[in-house]
Formats: sequence, C-alpha cells, structure tokens
Amino acid sequence: MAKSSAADTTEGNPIKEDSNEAEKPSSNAFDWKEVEARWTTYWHENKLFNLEMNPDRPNFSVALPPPNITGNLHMGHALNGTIQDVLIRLKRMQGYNVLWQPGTDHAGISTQMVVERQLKKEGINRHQLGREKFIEKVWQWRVQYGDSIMAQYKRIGVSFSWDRVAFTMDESYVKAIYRAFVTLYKEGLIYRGNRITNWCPRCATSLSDLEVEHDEKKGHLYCIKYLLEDGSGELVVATTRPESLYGDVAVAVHPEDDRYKAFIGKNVKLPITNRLIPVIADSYVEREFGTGALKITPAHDVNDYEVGVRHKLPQLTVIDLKGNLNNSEYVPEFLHNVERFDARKQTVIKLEELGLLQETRDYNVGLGHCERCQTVIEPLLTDQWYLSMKELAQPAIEVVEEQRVQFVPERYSAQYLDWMKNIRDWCISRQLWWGHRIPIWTCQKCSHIDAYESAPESCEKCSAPAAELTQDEDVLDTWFSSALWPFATLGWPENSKEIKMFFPTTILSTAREIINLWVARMIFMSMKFMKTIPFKHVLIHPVIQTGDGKRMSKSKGNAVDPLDMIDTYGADANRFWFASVGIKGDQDVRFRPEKLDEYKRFANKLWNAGRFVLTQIEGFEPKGVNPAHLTLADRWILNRYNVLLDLLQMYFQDYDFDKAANHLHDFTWSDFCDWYVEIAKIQLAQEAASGEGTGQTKAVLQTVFEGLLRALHPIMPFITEELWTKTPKSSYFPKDFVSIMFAPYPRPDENFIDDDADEKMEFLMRVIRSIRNIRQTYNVPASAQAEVMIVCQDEDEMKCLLDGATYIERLAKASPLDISMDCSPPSMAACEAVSSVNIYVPLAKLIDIPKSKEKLNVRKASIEKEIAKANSQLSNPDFKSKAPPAKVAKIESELNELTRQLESVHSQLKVLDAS
RNA sequence: GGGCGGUUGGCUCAGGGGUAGAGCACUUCCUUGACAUGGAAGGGGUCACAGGUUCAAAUCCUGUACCGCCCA
Repeated sequence: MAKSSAADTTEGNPIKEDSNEAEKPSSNAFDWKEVEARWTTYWHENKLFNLEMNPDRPNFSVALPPPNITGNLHMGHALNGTIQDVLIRLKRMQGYNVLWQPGTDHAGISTQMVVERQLKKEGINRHQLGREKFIEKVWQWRVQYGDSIMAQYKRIGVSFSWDRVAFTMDESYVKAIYRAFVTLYKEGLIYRGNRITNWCPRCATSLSDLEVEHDEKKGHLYCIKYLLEDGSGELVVATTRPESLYGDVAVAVHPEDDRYKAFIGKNVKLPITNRLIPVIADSYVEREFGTGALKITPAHDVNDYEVGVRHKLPQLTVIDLKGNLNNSEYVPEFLHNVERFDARKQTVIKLEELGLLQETRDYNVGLGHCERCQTVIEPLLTDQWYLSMKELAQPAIEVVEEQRVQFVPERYSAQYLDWMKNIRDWCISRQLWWGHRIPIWTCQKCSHIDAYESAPESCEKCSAPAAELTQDEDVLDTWFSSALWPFATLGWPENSKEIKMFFPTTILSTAREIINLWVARMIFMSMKFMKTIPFKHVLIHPVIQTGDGKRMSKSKGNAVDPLDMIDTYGADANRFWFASVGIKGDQDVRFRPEKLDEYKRFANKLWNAGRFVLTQIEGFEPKGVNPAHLTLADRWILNRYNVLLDLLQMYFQDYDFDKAANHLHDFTWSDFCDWYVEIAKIQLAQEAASGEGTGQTKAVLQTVFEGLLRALHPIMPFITEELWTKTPKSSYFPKDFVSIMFAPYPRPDENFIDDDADEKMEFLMRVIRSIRNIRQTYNVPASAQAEVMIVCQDEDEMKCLLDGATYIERLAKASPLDISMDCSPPSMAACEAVSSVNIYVPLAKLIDIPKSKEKLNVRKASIEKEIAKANSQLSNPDFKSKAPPAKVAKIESELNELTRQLESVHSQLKVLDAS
C-alpha cells in the first residue's frame, strides 16, 4: 500500500537526523512552527498531492470554490478549506482516488477596481490607457499577485490536487464559457433587453440582483403636493426620492381607497415642471404607507417599472449613467447635470419655495448598495443581455426536490428552492473591461447579429470580411463563468478522462451567502450541459463572526486574519477548531482565541503523550495484541478505542465533524492520557520487575497510539505525520512508506468491543475518585499514603476490586489497602459510598469531626431528595402502568441502592455523634 | 413584510422526553520521571417567558419577547 509513484520520487528524509535521538521527539513542548514548515516542504517537493487515477479504486471529488484573485485568505476560506481537507484526507486514507480541484476566479469587478485604484496612484485612469493596454495591466497584476491566496492556502495544510490549479481565464476554460454562451444563444435563451437594471454609477456597470446589498439607513419621507389639473384640489404623494419626480409618469392609488377614488382618471400637475400626469389605480399600492398615494417613476424604480408596464405608461429617463440628472426636456434647467443627491436637496428647497412640500418625516429608507464599492444603486433603463431562466430552472428545482442534490444541513434546500421557484431572468452583461467579452458580433454591412465561439472571419449572412464585424463591448458577469466551474475545470467541452471518473463531483462545500449566487447556477448549468447534477451533497458551513457576534469585515477592521492565528497557535490547532465548529451547528460561530489556545494545548498534550509512548516502545516490534494476556485496563482502553473508531465512521459519514473532533479530543485526553497512560506506567513497572516480558502493555500502547494518530490525521495532518513517522509500526508498512496520508484509516475491530471491561473499569474509576475526594476534603498531603478500607457487599464488585487493587493503590495513593466483604467499619473514618461499596479512610489524628458531619449531612440531604423523587414516581400508579417496565425496574433498584446508602450515612453520623 | 435559526452555569457552546454536560474562568491542593501548554478535587444552572400535550418536558406543540441571517 506504499504509494509507489511518490516513493520513487522521495527526496530527502523529513525526519531530523541532527540528533542521535532521531527516534523520538526531544523537546518538551511541541514546536509546531518547525514541524509544519518541514512537512509542508516535504509534501510539496515530493508532489504527494498530485492527482492519481487508479481505475481499481472508487473516486471522490470536490471542486474548491475558487477564491478571487484579489482575495486574501480569510476565516471563511480557512474554515471551508479545512472541512474539505478533512474529507479529502479521510477518503484518501480510505483508499479512494481523490480529486480536489483548486483554482482561482478572475473576479471581474473586484479585480478591475483593484487595478484602477493602482492606476489612480500613478495618476491615470483606464480610459486614458485604453481597453487593450488596461487589460494588459490587469494580466500583469494577476501574474504578480493573483496566486498569493493559493500560497496562503498551503499554510493550513490543504491537500489540493496541486498539479491542477485552474483559472477562469485559462484557454481551455474560456472555450467552455463560449461553448455554453453560444449554445444558449442559439437556443434563444440569451436575449437583449431594455429594462430596468441595478446600475452602479461608480463602477459604471449593471449588477445582478444578487450583487446588490440591501440596507436600511436613516433618511426622510417627503410628502409633496401634486395639484389637480382642474384646480379642484391636491393629492399628497409620499416619496423618499423627490429628485426622481421629474421622471414621474403617473400617481397611483389603491383602487379600494375611499380617500382617493374620486381622483382616479383625473390629471395632476407635476410640481416644478407642471407636466400633466394621470392618477391611476393599482393594488400594488399599500394604503398604509405614507399618504397612500405613490408617484410612479418607471425608469428609476424597479416596482414602478412593473406598474408602468401593467398600465402601458411611458418610461422617462431623467438620471444618467453617472448618477447625474440629465439635460432632457423633463428636467428643469437648473438641475441639468446636477448630481442626484445634490439635485434632491435643490428639489426640496424649490418645493418649499413653491409651498408644495407639505411635510418631511424622518424615515428609515431601504437602499441598495453596490456589493463591491457600497455606492447607492441607481435603477436605470439600459440595454443588457439576459439569460432566460424559467426553462433552465425547472430541472434544477427537480433534482433538489428529489434529493439527488442534498443540502447539508437540509434546511438550506428551502432557501434554494424559494429562490429558484421565483427566479427572474439573469442579467449577464457587465459594462467592464476585465472579463470574458460577450462573443456576439454585429455585421456593419447587413446588421446580422450572431454569437461565435471564436472570432468570425466573415459575416455568415453577407460574407462581409472580419473588419466589418464588431464585437459587443460588454463582458460577462463573473458568475456566468463560475457557474461552469465543476465541469469546465475537468476539461469540458472535451470528453475527458477526468469527467468520466470524477463527475458529478461528490460534495460541494461553501457558504450560504452564495447558495443563490453560485450553487444554484452551477446546478442549472450542469443540468443543461452535462445532463446531470454537478455534485451530490452541498455542505453549508456557518459564518465565523467576531467575538461579540458581529460580521467580520476588512473595512471595519474587525476581521481576524487566519494567517496570524496559524502563526500564533499552529495550523493543527486552527484546523481542530474549524473541525469542532463543523457544519451542523444551527448558529453562526463566534471567534474565540481561547478556543484556539485550547486546541494548541491539545496538540501539546498529544505531543507529550507521544514522547512518553515512543520512549516506552523504542525498538519494539509490533506484532499485534494477544487477547489472552490483557489486563482489565488493557481490555478497557482497547474497547474505548474501538468504540471511538466506530463512532468516527458514523460521524464522518454524516458530516458531523464537530462530534468526531470532540470524541477524538476526549478519548485522547481523558481515556488515553489521564487513565491508560497512568495505568500503563504501573503495568510496565510490574512487567519489568517480574521479568515476565509478555510485552502486552507495550503492544497495547503501540496499537492504540499508532491508530489514534491515523484517526487524527485528517484533522491534524502535521503533528500526526511527525509522530507517526517516529512510531514503530507493523511490517504492514514498509520502511519507505512515504506518508501517513496514504496509510489506511483505522477501522473498529469487533473483537475488542468489551462492555464488561468498560463497566468494571468505570466502577474502579469511581472508587478511585471517591478516595481522592476524601483525601482532598480532609487535606491528606498529596505525597502521603493513606490507609483505606473498602467494604463490599457484592461478589462481582468484590472480584473487580481485587483485580484492580493495584490501580487503586497507585492512583489513589491508598496504602495499606484493605478490601473485604465483612469487616466492621472503623470508628474514626471518612466515608464515601460507590454502588454497594463503602470506602473508609481512617483518619484517627486528622479527622475533623464537624467537617465530617457537615459533609455527611450534605450527602444525606441529597440522598433524601433523590429518594423522595423516586418514591413520588413509584407511588404514581400512572407511572407504573404507563412507563416502560425497564424504566420502572431501574428506578426501583436505584431506590434500593439509595436506601442502603442512606443507612450507611446514618450509621456514620451515629459514630461521629458518639465520639 | 415573508422565511429560517438561536435564547442552557460568569464566557463560548454540546445535549434534544426518563436524576443538567464540556472547555475556559473561579476555589483548594500538587514542581510525582510524557506534558505546569500539566495533574487531582471542588463550587456554580428552577435550560428566555407564558400556556399546552405527557406517568414524565431543557427536550414535543402554540404564543410572546429579544438576537442573528436570507429574501422582498
């Protein structure tokens, strides 16, 4: 199972050989900086992550959500990268061919903005440079900075298929885009329309609905008088945007609104310009809003546009592409070319002068902002290319409804379906320079318009030469190209081997904010072009917020840089935290450095457990565990270990990363380190003293520790690689085995499931804890031995106590230890009860009578409370008749137990009272 | 306005009909040979509120309040 191809190319030994202690780690503290750097280099130099396609293996594939080339690694990337890497490493260890397709997105608007900003520093703008030169500049920028996020990803140890890094402007990728576009165009699904679109005056481009962020800001509601043409009165209209009134084409009222019924059909005079417009009735108007009368400005408001279409009203544009009022006949001259917010102020002043402003109220205005530059969106009528969605959406709805594509957590499918069922046509053109230019050419000679996958040499219709053909100036929405990501990166439209093996991909892991923006579009594009789903499971991870539950944002300066966190706590600690956050949580996650510190300490704990184990098993040749020679503690830890492996299988299957991480943590720290390692010390000493040399303790230590490292590897790749390399392993792993990442993921062995050992060990642990409790309560010095008497009334428990006597002696410093079934309790002693057992620690000189009484009384009260509760349940006839019999029996036996303990407490109190 | 999720110890969160859990913080003790980034013991919560279902509710149902997100 050694990875042959990688083994052949292995360069250098990643194990430090500078000390003669190369077999075990030498430092007390885990030096993760050194370890992470060394293994990162080793993995990459030996190209261990490169894609392998072995036809005998099952396949597992994931397409990385491509980060923007302008991006820096943020918490979301790090979280999502870890989640995917845990799965990829797990599947790799489980023997799959794993393809994790990495790459970057050209990110139209963002990148253009970054480069424009750079040019601004040099004192030039893109128009001075010209389109061609500008695009050259962007490419220069991309070459210089565009891959830095990929390098940042390496820091968290992600095992991308690094030989396949793609870019949405790669030659092969562009082919896919044009194939998709031309196909959709020829089928009539892409069309040109003059409609109201979201326009960003700063970016000077249209935006899709999803690129607009909605936000409420403090503003004003202006109540403006529109006088009736016939002089019979006035209609007061409420608006938040008085500067747009010049484009009004009607005033709308609700048809059932008694206040205004008489006005319907009459004309009113538009303030300032006195143009006449009709009063119309439309049930879209909310009677309770403002004055109940709404001005209708179809060219500058999305809802008004719909009303305008319904009533066949004209569309008067009064604001231009820069966000200034235009110099049309509808705009008064004093506002020609005046910026929109300035024009608002001047309009309000004018209205006041004319006595037409009835009232100004404070009002929270809902506003759309450009996602990229935060400029207030201006809805404008423009010519754009649209993708018709109805037909494309249908199969994409079906595959989610039929659960062929499953969202995890499931509830997000509702968000998706809601969007898809109410889908509107997608505006896919952008007035930018950086992007995929729309592949539509118009013949200047015959006006023939058509789409071409590559630049046409002549007009198809009139054979005019290429020089007569002009290409559309616009570029495609970045998301149009992202929508093809899972198959365009695998070679589509070519019929590649990768597509055959890895498509549909297995999972997609992403943030919920791009479910509609990206996930939905990949699904319908895949259904259209691949005739199948793009991925089976969509994992939606939570959002990492600041410590006080706010959204992290670079501009607000409250964002935590994951690279800083990796520097401070180590990649493994960060990954462990991300895994423990998981994807099943119902709530977003608050960032807590304390958590990272906890997992940093966990890494250190594992490291030091490793130092102990490796010292003990140095030179040991593992040959498996011999079940015939196991102690109770051996059986117990092997049981716990195999139960853990069983749980891990289930948790990973269900994407319960948080549960997997927590169980690994608790097993490592509590079961293995706190208990088994301590017991192993006793057993190793015994084995050494008796010279028996069965070596079973070493075998158990090796088995559990080596397996635990493999179990932890998907979450903590660095520390496990380092420790595993140094761990003696069975001959199953040849000496040149290149990396733990290719070792099989451990699976539970039913032969070691042992409920009996679990029960007995738990009992002994309770006894030990009780003795420790007594010692602390009565201030027995930690270094001193304490005499302990255990009186037991149950034969099985008696046997168990005798088996575990050594553990009790050593772990509770109980010596001399007297265990018997019938000895009479000593008079001056502290007492604790566990099950049928009474534990006495005679404290002749140390005993503090009032303290003992107080303690006994506290316990008496708590036992009495529990007895009362049990009695009240049992005395309820309904409980006995309706509760499951096993439950009733359990309560009854608990009551017996409690009664016995109460008796014991009473007798103790009697003794103390007598003294 | 519509939808989704949350409200559990001082903090961050698990749990999801049958006697409240973890980590951090807190108190006390311990520099014992893997680890003081450690070990041991302990204190602390009527599970937001109000109704309902049930033998039994933190858990299921209904409503209210507050917080967060998505969509309009």
